[in-house]
Amino acid sequence: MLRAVGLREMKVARTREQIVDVALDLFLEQGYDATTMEQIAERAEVGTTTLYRYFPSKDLLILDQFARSMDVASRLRERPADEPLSDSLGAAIRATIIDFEDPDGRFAALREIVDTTPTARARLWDLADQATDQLRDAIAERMHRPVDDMHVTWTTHLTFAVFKIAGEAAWSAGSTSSRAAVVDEVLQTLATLEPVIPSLPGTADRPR
Amino acid sequence: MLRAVGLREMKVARTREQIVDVALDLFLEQGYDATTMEQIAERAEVGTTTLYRYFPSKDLLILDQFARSMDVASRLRERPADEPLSDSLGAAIRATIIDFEDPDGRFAALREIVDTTPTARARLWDLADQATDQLRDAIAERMHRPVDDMHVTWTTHLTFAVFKIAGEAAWSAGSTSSRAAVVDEVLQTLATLEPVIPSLPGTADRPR
DNA sequence: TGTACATCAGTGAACGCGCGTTCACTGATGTAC
DNA sequence: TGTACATCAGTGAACGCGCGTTCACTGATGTAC
Repeated sequence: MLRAVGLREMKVARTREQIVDVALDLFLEQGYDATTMEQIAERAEVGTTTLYRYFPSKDLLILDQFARSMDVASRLRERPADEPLSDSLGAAIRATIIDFEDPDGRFAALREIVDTTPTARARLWDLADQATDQLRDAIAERMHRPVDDMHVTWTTHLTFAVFKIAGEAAWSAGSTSSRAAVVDEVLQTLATLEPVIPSLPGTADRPR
Repeated sequence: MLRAVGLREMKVARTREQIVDVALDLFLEQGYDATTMEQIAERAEVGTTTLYRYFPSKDLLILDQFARSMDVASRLRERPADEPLSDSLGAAIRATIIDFEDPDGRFAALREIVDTTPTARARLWDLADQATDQLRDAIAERMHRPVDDMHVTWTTHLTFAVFKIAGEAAWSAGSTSSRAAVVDEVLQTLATLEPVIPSLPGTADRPR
């Protein structure tokens, strides 16, 4: 049965947006710690109870934005299965960073705040870890290997390392267009470098 | 002037140890969140004020143990400067993981707790990030390059990735001796794998 | 199209809780002479 | 070796604070007939 989107559903979405909008404004104005849930509730014109109906904690209220910005796994799944894996990974990283919409630079400002707020920053790492787990699953699929396979683990870590390097460089760059250029440059530079990989002394450069 | 270690100094050390000991006991008994600073103070037979004189926050009280367990940088500095870098890195990782004393398995148990406690786990990531920064400095020194050099960054990320993989495998293994075997195996396995490094599509495998 | 009932977003006041701080203080250890 | 003073670890009671929860409730939207 075809049904128009319900009024209730729309209201829910609007309330949620309203809360996030107001919260980010306040965080940017006053900082994360100085902003209380009561303030957010007040300016968003909802009860504090409502706040907690949408977001189980203050951390998640701010980090909600970041989950999408680290979702390399989804981008990887979008790539054709017959593409070389390293290309797929590069493309996924590129897409995750570049396609992220941030027209008014609010997200970039938010990153700044999270970076300088111990509580929030710590949680962000945790979020990154979850994103890594998802990436691991996607890579395992592509490699047709189990998720605890060492090659899968290794590739996952390598990919996330590249993602972090490229992401950091790109987000300190500013506009979307320059972000693209920065990411490409990082990927290209890394490709030219001989990777120095820790090895067991006495076994390196020896015939197996 | 040669001076015996002062009595005051000794007492301070004893108090500090006492606090940490009691705190870990309580964390292991009841879990992190369920343990209050008041309980710790009470059982350690000090005032709550004293607690905060030694540890600025509950997080740091538990994470104090972990800083040493992730200090790859110091181990790297101990290696001879003429050793191949990848060997030095491998040896540093190996030493950091294997030489860590944990005779009664308390540290391993603590890891378990931190891993399952969102607040503490999140902080641990932050600590890991600081350790990475120090590692970066040590690597920059060894490479005779600036800390923001891309090759330094890349090597740092690679090393920390290997450290994480090896560490995770080793700490779930149990005793010190098996830890050594596990670390060696991981390092050896990684050496045999062809690294899959994300690359810009269209530039891979082409002559430069 | 209308009526009766079910669902569910939102309310708001009140509260438990534990972290971390403040403050004026004591008494042991260290040091100068 | 003894005395006078300085330093500093530790005290303990009291408190501010904001997060997150609880509860019994209202009223708008959705649905069954």
